Amino acid sequence: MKNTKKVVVGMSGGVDSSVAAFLLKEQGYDVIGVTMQIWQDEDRVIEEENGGCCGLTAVDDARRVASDLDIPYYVMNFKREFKENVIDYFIDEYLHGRTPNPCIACNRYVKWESLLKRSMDIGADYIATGHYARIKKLPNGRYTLQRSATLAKDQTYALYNLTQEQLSRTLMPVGEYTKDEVREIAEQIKLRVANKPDSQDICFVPDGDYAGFIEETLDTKLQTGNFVTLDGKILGKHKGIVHYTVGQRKGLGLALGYPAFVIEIRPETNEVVIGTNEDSLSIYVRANKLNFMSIEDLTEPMRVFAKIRYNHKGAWCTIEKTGEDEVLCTFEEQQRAITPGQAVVFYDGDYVVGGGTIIGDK
RNA sequence: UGGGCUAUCGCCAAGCGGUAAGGCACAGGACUUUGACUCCUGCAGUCGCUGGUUCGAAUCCAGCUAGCCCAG
Repeated sequence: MKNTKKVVVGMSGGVDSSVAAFLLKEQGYDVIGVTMQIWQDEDRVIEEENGGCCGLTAVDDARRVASDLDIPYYVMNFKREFKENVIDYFIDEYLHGRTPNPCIACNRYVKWESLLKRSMDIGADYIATGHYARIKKLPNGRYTLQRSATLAKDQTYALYNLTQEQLSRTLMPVGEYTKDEVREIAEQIKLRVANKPDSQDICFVPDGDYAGFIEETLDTKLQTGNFVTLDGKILGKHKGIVHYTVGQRKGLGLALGYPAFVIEIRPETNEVVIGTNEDSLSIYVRANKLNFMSIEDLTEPMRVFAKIRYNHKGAWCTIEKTGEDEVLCTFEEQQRAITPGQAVVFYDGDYVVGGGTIIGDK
């Protein structure tokens, strides 16, 4: 009954991936622990209390967990891949007035594309992570993601971009459990990371000041511009478009008497359009860079449940192709802050149909 | 330099003799494997200045100062 398949587990040093490694070992896999070095500067030791997907204490914690679980452990350097696919993309998107989701890019290009390839190179059959999602093979032969047992922790949104090939070679053992159960398992097997807090914020911008990070990286001053109303009235000066995202309220410094939100960012004119919450509503979402999972392609309009941001509760809409690589989602109720650069992910029940990158609201 | 009006938190703004509403902005926290949103908490010992009336004034009176408007 022993399963001799070899699996590389991406270990961040956090609770989830540690438990994932444990569960796979229990299931009889030949488990290898790997931590991806993605942006950390080893020359600099920074105090960092958060764990999660890419925390700074990753290596130390992961190594100890691997040792406790008695599995081989390696650190792999993915800094170049991370810089090219995540950091450069992140900065470029902001400079173009869009709002990137670095986790999605990191997942597809670094955690999967690169890690999977190197894992294959060392003879692994699968890679595994501690994500809260389940991988299923459907009757139609396609692989897709199923929302995790705990909807509150579900991470399928950030994984919608995985390819069939990647899904077919991936295991996500914690997807069947709730966060509480995972912590319980961690405590039972006496993992020292059992109580590490969940990760949060952008991993490569620990202080949360992503605009400052962009400025520092580019080594240039960000160009200021005007805050304008929808009908062109100038309201004041902004600090540079990368400081803003559609739907943002805080940090504008505009005392208009009513809450003011960013409605649109215009990189061509360096303007940030300001309006009311009402102004940010729309039932349309256009997206491109599509990736489908449960279906091969969208051939006719389909009613799906869709999320337009990680923490969106989701809403019903009908999606239809409007081009080779473009889809129009028409929501049944207005959604706020349709944000170019963010992902829209479609669900059919618990299963991921596919998703794409938002380009606008029509 | 004739007349009129207004001066309350960074902005807007209640208050009309009884011991400083509210909104916006801002700050901190919660939430969160992205950016946001949202939620919670905080935010005028003082009402342009100086006197006066009153048991008691941001509220009434006088003078001063500043700004706005109409005349010149």
